[in-house]
Amino acid sequence: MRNQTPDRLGSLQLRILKVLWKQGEASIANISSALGKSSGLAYVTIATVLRRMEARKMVAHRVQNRAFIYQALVAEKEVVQNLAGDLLDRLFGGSMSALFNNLLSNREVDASELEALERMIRERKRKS
Amino acid sequence: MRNQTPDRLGSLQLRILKVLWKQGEASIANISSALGKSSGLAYVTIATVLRRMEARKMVAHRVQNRAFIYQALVAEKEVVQNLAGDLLDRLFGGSMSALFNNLLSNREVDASELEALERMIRERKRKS
DNA sequence: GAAGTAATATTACATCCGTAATAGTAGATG
DNA sequence: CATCTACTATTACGGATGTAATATTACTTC
Repeated sequence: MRNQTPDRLGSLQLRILKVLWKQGEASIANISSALGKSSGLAYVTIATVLRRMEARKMVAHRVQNRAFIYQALVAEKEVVQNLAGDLLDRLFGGSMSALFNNLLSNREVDASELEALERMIRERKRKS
Repeated sequence: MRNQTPDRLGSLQLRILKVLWKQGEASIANISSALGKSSGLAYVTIATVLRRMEARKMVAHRVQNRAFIYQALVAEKEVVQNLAGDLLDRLFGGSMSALFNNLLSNREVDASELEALERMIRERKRKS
């Protein structure tokens, strides 16, 4: 896995990456069905996006029986961390409490989520 | 303020909106200096982006001494909520604890932030 | 009123993205 | 071998974005 994250990431690109992260490797057909027929995306659309992503070194492929099997070259954690951190900084000046305050004011969160959050915070406080 | 949020928002557009949200109203020159000369953006660049934003009803302007004074037509809270919620959904399946976990694993957070978070969570739990 | 100055308006351009139609190519099958 | 079939490659296209050069236009100031 490369240790680098792409600066920009389209929505479809992200959806594709998520499939690759989950499955490790996937053919275009695999990805297509993982995205669901409901996505309405043509097979060639996915192929096009994958080719572009490969040009940017976000994915790579090997050939198996004439078909391309793709794999992600960027680590999920890195990418996600970057996207989330970027938003945190650009929108909330890096303040997690501001981010959470905003999210809380808007959505309902179930109890177990709140518990999990609490645990994490306690854990974090303990460690510092 | 319109009660609608733009679906897409470029990074410069967001930076401009932040200035407008903070200042209420601002001329192009105002925005330009608020963004800092270090931004290296030409005056006309900002003007162009503002004109496009106006076409999308994200901002509006009035004229004062030949100069345009802009104001945001979209509410900060709405926009920010949408961007944050969108990312939460697309990246973490809507799970705040997952988002939080990711962010915590990556950045250092100071104690007061943790306190604030804890308070928010307690408050929320109390209300449900 | 000619020229400078400060604004906006028009036009331009490279990229990226989603989306795909169409073209090419190599195995499978009759 | 001719054709069908399953893939990949090439080309296309509209819209967004950042970025700005250039063109207009109108007010100021000799």
